[in-house]
Amino acid sequence: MSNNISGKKFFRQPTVELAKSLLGKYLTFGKLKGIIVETEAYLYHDDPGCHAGCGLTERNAPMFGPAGRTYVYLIYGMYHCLNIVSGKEGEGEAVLIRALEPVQGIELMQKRRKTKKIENLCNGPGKLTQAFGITRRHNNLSLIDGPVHILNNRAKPEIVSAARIGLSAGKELELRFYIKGNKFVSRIIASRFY
DNA sequence: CCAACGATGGTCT
DNA sequence: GACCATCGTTGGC
Repeated sequence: MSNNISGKKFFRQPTVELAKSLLGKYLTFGKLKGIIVETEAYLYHDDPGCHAGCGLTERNAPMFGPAGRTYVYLIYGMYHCLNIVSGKEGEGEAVLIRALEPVQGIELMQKRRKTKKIENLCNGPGKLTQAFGITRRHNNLSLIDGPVHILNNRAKPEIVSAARIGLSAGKELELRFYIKGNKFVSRIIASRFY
């Protein structure tokens, strides 16, 4: 028996729904495991912040493929970002995994991240790929058949939405989602909306 | 606590 | 040649 999310139906939810549904779920890679606590949605239509917005390129090609695969890219020449491809095939959409709460394999994460502090292991998109050892070699792999898995969890977290982080375009859209009060979220920015 | 800044290399124009 | 879906360090409070 496994609580691996089986079938592609889960990943075929609309991207924003998937971004929220992923919160509270487990992400595993080998013996490493964490709870997804922060995500961002990137949409094909009316989203200037999306990599796929300018059409198909060599880099963003996985985003245009079927939902339920990985899209890993290098950012700032040093860090990797892990996304889960979503949306319809032919329309480039994805969910960026921004932060995890470490659950298993913490010693290895500490070694790779060169810190003992649990809150600093996976509280950012570049940090969690470093802690997990995820690189572009893990780009465009199936989340059902491949090494990276999403596991079910009973938790029903309370979700906060906010503006996405680090963008020059599309930062006005509230497409960032995280678990309210969770201390492993990358950072908290006061909403512009009171 | 917080803001500023540099590292660093792939991707795209 | 410009632009990054980032992070760690530094230096100020």
